[in-house]
Amino acid sequence: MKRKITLKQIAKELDVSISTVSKSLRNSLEIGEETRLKVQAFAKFYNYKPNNIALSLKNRKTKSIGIIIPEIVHHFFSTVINGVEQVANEHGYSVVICLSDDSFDKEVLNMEMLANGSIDGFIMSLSKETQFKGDFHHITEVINQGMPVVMFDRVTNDILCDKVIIDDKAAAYEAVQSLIDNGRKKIALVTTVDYVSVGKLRTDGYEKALLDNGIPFNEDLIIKIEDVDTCEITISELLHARAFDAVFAVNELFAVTIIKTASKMGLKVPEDLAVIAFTDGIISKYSTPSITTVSQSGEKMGNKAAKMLIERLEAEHDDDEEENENYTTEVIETHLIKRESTD
Amino acid sequence: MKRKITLKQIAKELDVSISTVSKSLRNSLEIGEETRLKVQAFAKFYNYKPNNIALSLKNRKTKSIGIIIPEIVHHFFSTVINGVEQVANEHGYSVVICLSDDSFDKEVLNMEMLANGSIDGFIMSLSKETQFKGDFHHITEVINQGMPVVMFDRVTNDILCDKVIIDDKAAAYEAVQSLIDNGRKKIALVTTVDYVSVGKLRTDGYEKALLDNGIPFNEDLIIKIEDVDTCEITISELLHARAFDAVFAVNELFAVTIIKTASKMGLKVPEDLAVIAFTDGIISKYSTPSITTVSQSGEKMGNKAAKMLIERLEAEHDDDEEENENYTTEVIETHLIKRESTD
DNA sequence: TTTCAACACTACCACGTTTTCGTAAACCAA
DNA sequence: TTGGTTTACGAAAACGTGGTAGTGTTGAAA
Repeated sequence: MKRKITLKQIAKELDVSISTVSKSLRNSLEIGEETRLKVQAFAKFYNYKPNNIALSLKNRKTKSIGIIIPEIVHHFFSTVINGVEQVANEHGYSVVICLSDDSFDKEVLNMEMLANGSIDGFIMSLSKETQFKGDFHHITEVINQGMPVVMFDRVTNDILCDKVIIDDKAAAYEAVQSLIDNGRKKIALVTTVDYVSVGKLRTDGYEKALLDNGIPFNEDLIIKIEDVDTCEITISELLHARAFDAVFAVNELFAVTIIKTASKMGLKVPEDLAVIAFTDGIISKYSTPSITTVSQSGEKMGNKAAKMLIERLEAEHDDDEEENENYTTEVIETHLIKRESTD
Repeated sequence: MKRKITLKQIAKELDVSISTVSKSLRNSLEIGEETRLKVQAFAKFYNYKPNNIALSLKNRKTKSIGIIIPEIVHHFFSTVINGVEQVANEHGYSVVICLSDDSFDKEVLNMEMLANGSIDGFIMSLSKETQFKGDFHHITEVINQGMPVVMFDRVTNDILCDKVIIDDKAAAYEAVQSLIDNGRKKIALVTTVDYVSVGKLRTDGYEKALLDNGIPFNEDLIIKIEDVDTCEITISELLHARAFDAVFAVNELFAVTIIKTASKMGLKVPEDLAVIAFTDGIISKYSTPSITTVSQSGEKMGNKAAKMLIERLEAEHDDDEEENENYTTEVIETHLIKRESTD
């Protein structure tokens, strides 16, 4: 059990000063070649690596970025992390992850914990509870301390910062339009409760597509689901009544549940019921029938978010506090992936 | 943009020494009540929080643990992270994640990066390439530096450390036995290439179950798949030949592909073909028919791994270097989740 | 002999904490 | 007054770096 070697130990061993060792390793010309090579050889032999913590303290930057997301066991969020990690790694950053579990308190706690020197900047997606409460003081605070924040997917207009989103409204519009193009008239929207920002936007797109096509907007065809488990009952009732011939589901879990329910009732997908889901995940791909989805590339969002954050971090290097806070909101394009659940 | 306040700034502002401030905040009795309260009030007002980096440097512990896994967009691994995060958070640790992308080099790089002071200990699952090469020097090195490592799922006997695994052999045995109990005679095994440790063990369990039931072990029924995309062709050929009436697939991706292929050919699952998969993920649950799986609770593994690691970290607190390295290997129980793909 | 530069290295500070040790002032007893 | 004990605080070291600013020696040019 040999602890990691430090500059001090090398200095002592070679009987030179710490600064000499430091400079030798950074190939400073101040140090004579003989000493320099001796030190380098010694350091290499003992596999010297500068201590990250000490560097962080000294440089006031940790070279790591914090991610705060509602949950990780979720295809979309894991792809985002993947995307962030790729870019972060390329730039020598590591990634610290905290989960809010969709709880406001955990989100605040985790942010405070990380903001205290552990990371250089945040990439985050708001928890449901935070969106519901509309309380963003923890984020404002972090930003006020000069720590850059990039929000993605679940964002809010109440905070000024860089953002990466998809055009939820336009994407929903496109999906619904494609259903209409296929001759569907009674299109249901299966969505979540309203306070989740994206849910609202997708509803807007749905409504607009209907109206633009002269189809009356029927409140009864909007099914708001808080818990997936209760979904099945509601759906089957409506299906029995043959209230709709197509569904636009706001996520793939809803979509697959609907398909299963319909199949049990002897309805055929897509003949009797066409289904499109938001968020392209594995379920859609491997479900039977496979589900047409509006792709939402988490990886691209992660890439972009990381790029924006790192750019801001490196720019800050000019410590003259220029404060040119020209925040941008990046919109990631989506497209429809047609599969078996639509014709 | 007010930077975070430091002890030094508080000291200057209140015209006392840094030590006085530090002690006041820790409620030391050395400091008179008046001063103490004054400092505390001031600190509270400016929302003082000790800087984590400085604390880490001083205490030589970072209160964060590193996770290295092959990939994150994978249900099993995300559940493990989830499990680790829960326990870590409870104990005031944060979680740093690095992805190896199943690459040896990235695994080494990431470990070196984190080992340099950024974290107190590792939780990891080996990359395919590492298992293939059998080169574990980076892990040995980290352990020699006195940094505890807990390995899970993809482990190796070449490294002495705490481990969390499932009894792959027994679990596979159980699955195959249940197929046999249902009257299946020609059971195929769809698995990965051999160097992935778990693949080998599952094959062993499969073989043993067959032999114990007097069923001849037929090499032709073992289908090794390196790439999921080529899977379909191989499978369909064998299905045409009606070479088997049941399949034990080593992961759910293989299983769902097999079911889809069979369905296309007009075969019914489970009547014509029973399917069991390893690893309980979302695909199995939402596939049609849903797939019987051997559950492998990633969350429990993560919980356990985190507990083991943290226990070791806190125990090390007694710096008398006792070195009682009684490493243990924890086995997480599995059980069969019966669904529609078997009768 | 003086002056100057090059050389080869060391001292010191800062980063933000915690902690050990020290000490001045006040109080008390003798 | 002396000696001792509190009380209340401060100085400084330590954790591991890296950069700036010296410092002392040597040799050579003036």
